Amino acid sequence: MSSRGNLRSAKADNLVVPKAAVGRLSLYLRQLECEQKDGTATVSSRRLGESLGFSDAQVRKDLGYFGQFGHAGVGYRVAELIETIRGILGTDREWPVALVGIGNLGRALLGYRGFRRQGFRIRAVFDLDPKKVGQSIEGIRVESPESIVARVTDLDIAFGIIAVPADAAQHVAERLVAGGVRGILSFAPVSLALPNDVSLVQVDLAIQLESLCFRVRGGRRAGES
Amino acid sequence: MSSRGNLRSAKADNLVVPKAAVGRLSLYLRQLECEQKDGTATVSSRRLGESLGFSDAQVRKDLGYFGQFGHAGVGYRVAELIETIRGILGTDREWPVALVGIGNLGRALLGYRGFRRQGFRIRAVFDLDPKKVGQSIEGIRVESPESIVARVTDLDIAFGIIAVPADAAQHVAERLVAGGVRGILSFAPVSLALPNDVSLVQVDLAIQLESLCFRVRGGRRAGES
DNA sequence: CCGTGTGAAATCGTTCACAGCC
DNA sequence: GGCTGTGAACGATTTCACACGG
Repeated sequence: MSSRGNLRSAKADNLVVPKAAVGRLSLYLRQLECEQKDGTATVSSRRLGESLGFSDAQVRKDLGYFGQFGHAGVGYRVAELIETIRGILGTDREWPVALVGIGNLGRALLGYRGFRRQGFRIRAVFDLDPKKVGQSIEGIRVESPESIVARVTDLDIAFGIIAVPADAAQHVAERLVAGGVRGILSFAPVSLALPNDVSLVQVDLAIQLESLCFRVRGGRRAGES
Repeated sequence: MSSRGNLRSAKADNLVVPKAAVGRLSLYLRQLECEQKDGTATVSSRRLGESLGFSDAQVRKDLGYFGQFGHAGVGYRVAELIETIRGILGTDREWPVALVGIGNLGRALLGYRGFRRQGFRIRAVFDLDPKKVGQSIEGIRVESPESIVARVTDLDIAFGIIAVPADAAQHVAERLVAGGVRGILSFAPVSLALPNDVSLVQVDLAIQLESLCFRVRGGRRAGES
């Protein structure tokens, strides 16, 4: 079925896109949106990369994984490339999201502008604490974990965000999966076992600080400080 | 040879430790702490890797970057390896941390248990909003950004966490650097320019969801949806 | 035996360099 | 002239496979 014409697209059809390249795509998008606000019509790979700390080759190669979007001698048209990247990432539409756990972190995520800006809407919120169930936060009623499966199914929710303590995370994850989510973003510091047709992104805040700590100390070996 | 900790191998002296290996070290530590709670005395590389989704070879290689901590035929002694990894990461002591931005996210970070558990203590909090300055949150007085440099210097703070809007982040980062921080953990969705003796870790929550979105859609090509 | 530590091989990702187009 | 798209070189990381130790 593979799309139009030439042999080149063989590469694009293969799913051999470095994982890191996808992350950079998001960064390009961010930067492009910024350029657009400044009224810039076109950018070169060099300029796009420079403002983010990447080489021009990196930018071209990354975009090259998905197709040919540039204009030789000109660069990339900002508006066009924004649309294209949104199409690639899938953020050219709205995605309903479920949030489980409405502690400090959950609340922060619920109010986080960045999600909404990229089309992610938190449509359902759950919490394990019966005292919180029934409350309304940011205009959304907190529901009991019992209803996860039904609600996620009903609302056709594709993504779940887990912001509960470590020991509840696996259980919550399973309910989300039973409800049909296709991906989970977890902030719980445990590794989750999921069916492999469900994607998982783990963000562990403490680990970020730990790497920083290691790097700052110059990668010292064990033993003493 | 391996019995007591701290010997460096020729390899450990080279600073050629894959960045990703350091992140995994934190994960090993997490898992080990968990095993310890369960009363396990020793683990094999295979078991340690299995529970985290890595191969046994990966585990051994990662640890091998820092020295020889295992016991042939036995595996790794849990308590011993925990201490060793803490020493490597530098989390065997307490680190004072500064937090800038006490919106929803900042508040969540301030209350986050995971930081404290690894020895990171938020000792100073700043916010750009004059209305918030002077308030006390979680027992810490919110200070004005003007005092960042002085306070960070005084308290000998090594790490700064940035949880302010994108347009303020660069400015805040510069003050933190002027105060002498050695590393910055930023949640602002902009790329920061820092002197290269200051380490930076960026966490962009929206980007995590975007990658998830991409992966879930099977890495579709651009063009149509 | 089981399990570590580690060179060597394989794989993956980035950078180079240049042909081709505007 | 400036700039993209892309094989090919390079460098980094992971996996393999096996010698050696308890």
